[in-house]
Amino acid sequence: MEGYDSSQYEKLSLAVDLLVFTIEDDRLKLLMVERSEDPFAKMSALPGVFVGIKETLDEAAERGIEEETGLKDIYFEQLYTFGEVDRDPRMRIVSVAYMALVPIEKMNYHAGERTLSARLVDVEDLLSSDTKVAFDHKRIIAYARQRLANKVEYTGIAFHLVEEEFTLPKLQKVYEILLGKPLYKANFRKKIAPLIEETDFITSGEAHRPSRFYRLKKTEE
Amino acid sequence: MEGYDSSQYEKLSLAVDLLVFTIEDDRLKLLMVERSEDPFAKMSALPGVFVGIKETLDEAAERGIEEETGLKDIYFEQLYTFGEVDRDPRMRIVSVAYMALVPIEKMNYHAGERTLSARLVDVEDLLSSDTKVAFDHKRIIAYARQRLANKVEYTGIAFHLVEEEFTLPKLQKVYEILLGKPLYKANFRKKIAPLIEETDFITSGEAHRPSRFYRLKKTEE
DNA sequence: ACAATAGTGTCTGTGAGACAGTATCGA
DNA sequence: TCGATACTGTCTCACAGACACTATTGT
Repeated sequence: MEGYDSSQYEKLSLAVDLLVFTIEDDRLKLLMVERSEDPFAKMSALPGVFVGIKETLDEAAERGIEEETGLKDIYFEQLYTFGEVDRDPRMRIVSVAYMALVPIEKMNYHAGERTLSARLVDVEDLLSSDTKVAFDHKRIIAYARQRLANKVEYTGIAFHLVEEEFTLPKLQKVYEILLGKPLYKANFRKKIAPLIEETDFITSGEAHRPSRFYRLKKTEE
Repeated sequence: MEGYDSSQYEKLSLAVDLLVFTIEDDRLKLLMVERSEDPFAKMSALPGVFVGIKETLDEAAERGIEEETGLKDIYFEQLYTFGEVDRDPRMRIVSVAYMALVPIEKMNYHAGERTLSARLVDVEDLLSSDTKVAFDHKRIIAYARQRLANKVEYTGIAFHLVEEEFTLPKLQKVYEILLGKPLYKANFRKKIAPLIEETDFITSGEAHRPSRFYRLKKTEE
């Protein structure tokens, strides 16, 4: 701990790995990059950055998110820190995983400087198949997926996956995707009713009854 | 991230800070050490160790716990990683906080090599007073206290604060301390009944009705 | 017998789950 | 009018909260 003279210990590299989730076509998707360099060249990996010596972890995460997506001010939280010795075959790198959520309408991404491409991958498909993923990133994704499912139940985290103004059918779909099961409309609405407030807008142009837009009540998060 | 040549980044020191909780005299207590060196000499601090270059985070936490308490095989989990730039006034140290729980009957501790003493401090007293604590450790303690309260409600984490065989009044007390409020006996028992199983033992020697010992059912954690 | 704590029975209210019914749009 | 989706009313059941009652020890 801090009383030690730390110079007797070798220092190590600290990185932040980013899990940027969104919902597209009624599926949970995750932003991944294709690696251009070995190890794991041409394989999918999580985007990430090294933590600068004068940068907090949150700042590094924000910087990484902005580099990959151009987005600022999106929701993110620290997930867990992965510190296996041989995570990276080249050297010791400890990685702090951060999870970010962004509604698909705001989503944006592009290949980074050291990656061939960036794309949204279907999370359930990835986890249930035996697709190889670089480093220990598959495990990290599985961990994040789990956490996301848990937090949906007792927090308002799902609201970060829809725009500020949303319809209840859309929001319900988000809950269903994260929970992996269908919900009853009436019960769902009763449950979230205290968290939201009506707007004056409704959908239009579709061949069925329009739905009202709501927004999150101020008293939350 | 991992595609980078990390040598362009300065490396930093990574530590593990330990929060060893126990319950003594019906109060939540935390193991803290008194610092022998500056900065923060003579102040209370969390025990901790630096993470070795060939050591996982969990291994470092286990090693630290054993150094401070002599205990192995006690419950612990990673809490959160604190990475403010100026946490330590001397140099950049990122710290992964781990929380450990141990029943008071097994508890044991002694001053470390670079500390004056070790002791159990009352967590509520510490947090509600304006006692100074070294580094950002007070914040870490507050965070852990919060997490502990949350996890009591939806996990069996409280079982780690009692011995393998425990009476229900004792267990209830633990819940009450962690939750910060009294519980009804009857309701408490109904709630945890599915998690436990009877033993053949009961308390004796006290001037009132004896209570039965229970143990955790195998199907848990 | 009494003090003290262990342990149980049961009423009530709240909220999740389930399902059926009504409402409102475009075509 | 019809297909399709939005939205609501209500029954049931499980479970948490609250409280009163019974049980068993040592003194």
